[in-house]
Amino acid sequence: MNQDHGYREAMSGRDSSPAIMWFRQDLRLADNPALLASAAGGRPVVCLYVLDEAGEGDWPAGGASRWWLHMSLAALAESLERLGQRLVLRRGPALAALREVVSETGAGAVVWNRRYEPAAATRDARVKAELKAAGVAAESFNAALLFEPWTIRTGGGGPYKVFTPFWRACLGAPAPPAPLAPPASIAAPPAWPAGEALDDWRLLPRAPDWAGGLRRAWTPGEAGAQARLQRFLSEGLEGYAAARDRPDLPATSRLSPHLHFGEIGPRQVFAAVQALGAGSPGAEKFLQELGWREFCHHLLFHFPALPAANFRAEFDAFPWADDPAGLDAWRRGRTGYPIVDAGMAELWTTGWMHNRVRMIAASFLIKHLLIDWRQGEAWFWDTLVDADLANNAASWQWVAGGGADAAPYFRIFNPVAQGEKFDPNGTYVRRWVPELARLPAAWLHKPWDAPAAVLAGAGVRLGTDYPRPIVDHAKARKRALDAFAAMKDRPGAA
DNA sequence: TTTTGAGTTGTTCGA
DNA sequence: GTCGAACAACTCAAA
Repeated sequence: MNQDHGYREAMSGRDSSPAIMWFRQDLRLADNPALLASAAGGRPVVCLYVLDEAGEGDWPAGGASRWWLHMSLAALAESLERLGQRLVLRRGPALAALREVVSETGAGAVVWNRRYEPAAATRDARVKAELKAAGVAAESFNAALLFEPWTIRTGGGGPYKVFTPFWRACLGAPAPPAPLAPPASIAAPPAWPAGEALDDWRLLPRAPDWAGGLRRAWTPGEAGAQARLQRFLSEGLEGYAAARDRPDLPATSRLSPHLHFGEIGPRQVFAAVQALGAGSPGAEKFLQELGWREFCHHLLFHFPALPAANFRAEFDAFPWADDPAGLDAWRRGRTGYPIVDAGMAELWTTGWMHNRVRMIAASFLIKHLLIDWRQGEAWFWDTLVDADLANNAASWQWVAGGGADAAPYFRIFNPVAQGEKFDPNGTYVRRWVPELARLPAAWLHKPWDAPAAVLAGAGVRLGTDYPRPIVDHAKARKRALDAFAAMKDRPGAA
């Protein structure tokens, strides 16, 4: 732990009043610079989480995220209790809640780790200014990114819009500091401020409880994140470059929700991967995926309209279809294309979808159904446990073809070819579309082409047990290319 | 200022 | 089955 991230300077005063550690998307003890800063010098610490839904702007947490947040807060509270600490819960506008806790505890400082989404960053800037104006020390730190968005700039001084030069610049910049150890101890305050009960926040679904699949698939919390990392390092990293596109194999890290909630930090992942496999193809490829996460945050920070507006304004003229039935079929995994439906079922059941299948499913919504990418973005936001404003917005824009760095519009995934290539034995489809489980692999990705006897033998009645394709691939492809041509014919005609 | 090389992840068609 | 070309220019980033 050769770097201190500046926390000693920040908190070097001899003030013996409590410091408030304001937890947000950094729900961990290790590599948490704000937490170390709050506890420095044995200063008493009040650990606080504020549920500030209005502070998230247009993007309050979706259903799956709320489930994860509950589980993660419970895990963090337990970890803190083992240190003789508590996690105090409040809800409401963050500034008001912080002021109350400052007043109740006599705290002289508030510290937190930075967020970069437009609404949160704007709120945090105001919080910092108001606290300082009230005579309370306020300091923020970086726990969430390897390279903060303003530290990476092109030769011209602007932000990057293309991934490859961005990541090259990152790798040429000063290396991220080594991860910090968790605090050995955190002094308790003389008295605890009152807190709300986590259960009262109703973050968990009830009537119906649809979270059974999430509980089976995930272990939210810092320990769960570490276990996931260790397992990936031992079982996944070496073969990652080759197997990462295979949704039928357990080849990816599945760290995305843990990273989103800050149960593990990118510096910890970066250091562990480098220590194990520096220079190997698997490590390079995996670090590049961390790089994409960095790039998405870079884009959102510099282009705050990213979640709602086309990155390229000419896409404002795109003739999106109004197709509620198609959108509904896509959401429910009833498109008739097995790889798409399998992905949507995996998402609905586990709150997660393999990256390759996300691209296929997103491409299908946008290009086969011509439905506005923002509809897909909203559905993912509600259903993904790793829903992250930067990653979600940038990825949907990328698939839609609206970014400078995006897939060319004529690159339209063929869901049959993609399924056969990346789920060659049909294992993934069989798992998530059990109606088709007994169909031979040769027909699994195109059941409508299977001979009647094969379908009957597999117990599949098309149109009854499993839908026929809601669009014909070749026709849909042509329609999408025509729509793209139409958009280009009337530039700026929004 | 101009030039130049490059840009995550594909598909289809015809030889 | 395999291979190369066409698909479409356009913007970005750096020299």
